[in-house]
Amino acid sequence: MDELTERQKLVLALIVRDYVETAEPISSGRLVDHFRLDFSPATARNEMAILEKSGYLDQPYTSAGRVPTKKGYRYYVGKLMGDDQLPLHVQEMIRHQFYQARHDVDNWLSLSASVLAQHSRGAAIVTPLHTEKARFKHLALLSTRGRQVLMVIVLNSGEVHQQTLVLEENLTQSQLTALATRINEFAVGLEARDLQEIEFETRNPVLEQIFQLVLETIQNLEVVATGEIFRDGFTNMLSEPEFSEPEKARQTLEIFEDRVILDDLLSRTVFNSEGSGVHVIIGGEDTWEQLEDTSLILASYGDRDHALGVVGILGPLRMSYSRGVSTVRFISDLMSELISESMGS
Amino acid sequence: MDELTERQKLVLALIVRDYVETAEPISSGRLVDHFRLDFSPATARNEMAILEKSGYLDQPYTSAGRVPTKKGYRYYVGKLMGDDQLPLHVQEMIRHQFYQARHDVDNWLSLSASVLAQHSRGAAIVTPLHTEKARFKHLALLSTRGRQVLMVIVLNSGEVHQQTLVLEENLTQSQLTALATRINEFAVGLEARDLQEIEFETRNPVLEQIFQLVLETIQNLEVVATGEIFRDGFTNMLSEPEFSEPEKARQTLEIFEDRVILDDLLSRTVFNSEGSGVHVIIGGEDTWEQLEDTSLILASYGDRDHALGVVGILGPLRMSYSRGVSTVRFISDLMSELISESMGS
DNA sequence: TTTAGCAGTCTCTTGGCGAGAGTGCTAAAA
DNA sequence: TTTTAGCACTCTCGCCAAGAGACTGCTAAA
Repeated sequence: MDELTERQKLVLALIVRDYVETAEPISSGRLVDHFRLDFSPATARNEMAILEKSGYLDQPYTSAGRVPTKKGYRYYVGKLMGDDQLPLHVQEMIRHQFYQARHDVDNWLSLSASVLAQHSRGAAIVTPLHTEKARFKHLALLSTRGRQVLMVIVLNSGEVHQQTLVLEENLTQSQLTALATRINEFAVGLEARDLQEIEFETRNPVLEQIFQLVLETIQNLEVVATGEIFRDGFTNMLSEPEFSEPEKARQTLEIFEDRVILDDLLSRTVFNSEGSGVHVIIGGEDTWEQLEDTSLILASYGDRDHALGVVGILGPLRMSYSRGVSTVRFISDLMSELISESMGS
Repeated sequence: MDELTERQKLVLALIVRDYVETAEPISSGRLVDHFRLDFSPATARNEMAILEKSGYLDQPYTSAGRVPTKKGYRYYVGKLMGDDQLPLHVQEMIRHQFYQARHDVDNWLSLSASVLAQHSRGAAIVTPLHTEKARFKHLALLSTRGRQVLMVIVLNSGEVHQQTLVLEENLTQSQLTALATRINEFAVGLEARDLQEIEFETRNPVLEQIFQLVLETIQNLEVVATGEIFRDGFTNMLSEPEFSEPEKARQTLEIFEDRVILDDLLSRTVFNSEGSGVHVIIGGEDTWEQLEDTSLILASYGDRDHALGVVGILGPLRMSYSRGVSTVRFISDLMSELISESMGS
């Protein structure tokens, strides 16, 4: 029953596109004029009236132009928007930036955030790699200063976790190396579950202390996402007219700053769904109230079998979905490619 | 000639305090009334007129109340504001939070940002530790996946730098350990300058590749500040009335987001001055145009001889300087204490 | 030196009015 | 049956004027 005629689809699509650009309600006159349509404003008005009745459009007040509703945006993103690619020369430019940069995952992440923000003109979010099942691969203990020791744990996903700890007594580097070797010998390839069950008896209290820490760390890695989330380009959002009311701006920035909300959001959408596509969340989709006025475009990156992360952007409802989707898709593909490349074959 | 009478100082101080709270121009009537002063509004008016002539106060328009100027704030911060401590129970609470948390510098940094933001009600900035003179202490090479190797460099300041690199050929962990040991043997305790001069000849190309990278990394560490800057609480600033004009808000956020500006600002003020006090920069102090409408409170932390970082907050001119200064001072002292403690003695 | 009294100045809010933009409806044209 | 022209109607927005309110600066008395 909600089937739209071809012309209705056209009208909806054009209104979305025009509104995204101008941020002003689109009138029937402007529509035919600007897009040189071969029907009259009156016809456009009729179609717009129908689209409004079906819930795709809305009127800010009795006699203003039309504005897309969330339903309108969703329809546009789902059925009307072509899946454009980023222009080739832009793709080349971005690739170039990544290959120029230091070959280092953390560095790529921060670059991703910056590139996403710049090209999508929204606020960018990039989370670090995160493994669901962590298998221990290697442990290193490095003396830094005094009784302070750097513990580096490598998981077989390639994920690395480091932490500084302070020991009870002062040990030399070679003693530390010996300790690490002992743990490495039996723990390699095991998951947290397996490690937990090992009856680890020794007369050396330091060894036990370290082993406990390794165990805790790996367990934590499975539950909590660690590492900083990379963010960039919130300035872009603030220059959009929808954030001229400071209250709206504050509310949106809150989402952007609050790690808890973000973690929940990312894990519930991207990680829980199969398929590696791009997810578009418009106005919170009636699930997240705080996102009433914002849209998100998210995609996961990484090697599905090993570690995953999320890249995405955040913008007003009135954002350029086509540009957003193509940018996010490109960056997520590029990151996956870079990572699997750097993992070797 | 700019000597103020005691009563003038009192009036100025009260106006600053009241304005900070209400964000509205303070009238003579309100002043006497609210603070139960033992002189009349007329007297207050006379004093205010003098303070205005000397440049400490300003009138938004001919017959409104008075507002402090930058000069007024500076005088207040320099001579009128007592150097309060954070209330003892708050100090305890914060200490508790830090001791509860994982004992890890990165973790403390992010906690500092969050605590600063929360207690100062401004936007917090925390930079990681940074050494001026880097001496090599220890190198570790850990195989992660395939030809991908994690290189961890420890400097004798305790600073740690890690980077992933991809080797030409596939090496086992024990081969990597052997390589690391060779480099460690002769490089320990040397600065970048010394390392550079070593004639390093070997038939092993991988060894040379790694040595080059170590060298480059240490050199970079001396010039560019590395590591993410921790930020928190920009939301606090957005709720201040001075940022109701979105243009102002955007401009300020730009400072907060732009690493280049921030780096310049921090290095030029904090690192270049002797003494470990708290620095208050009001309205850019005629040096930074972009900071026209914002104030910064900064302090360095760390062990002066080894590595330094900066903690600070950013707020509108009309910020609570006393609360800001006491919070920043407390956090910077706490961080210094924690770090030197964890370094052992 | 301080204070009461008062005239003067400027902002801010309110309401009214006209211009302009865009719609929905009706009736004619295709 | 579909499309279009014409037109009355509605609603916003900008502008202006008037009135209330808030403070001040000044003058003269305490």
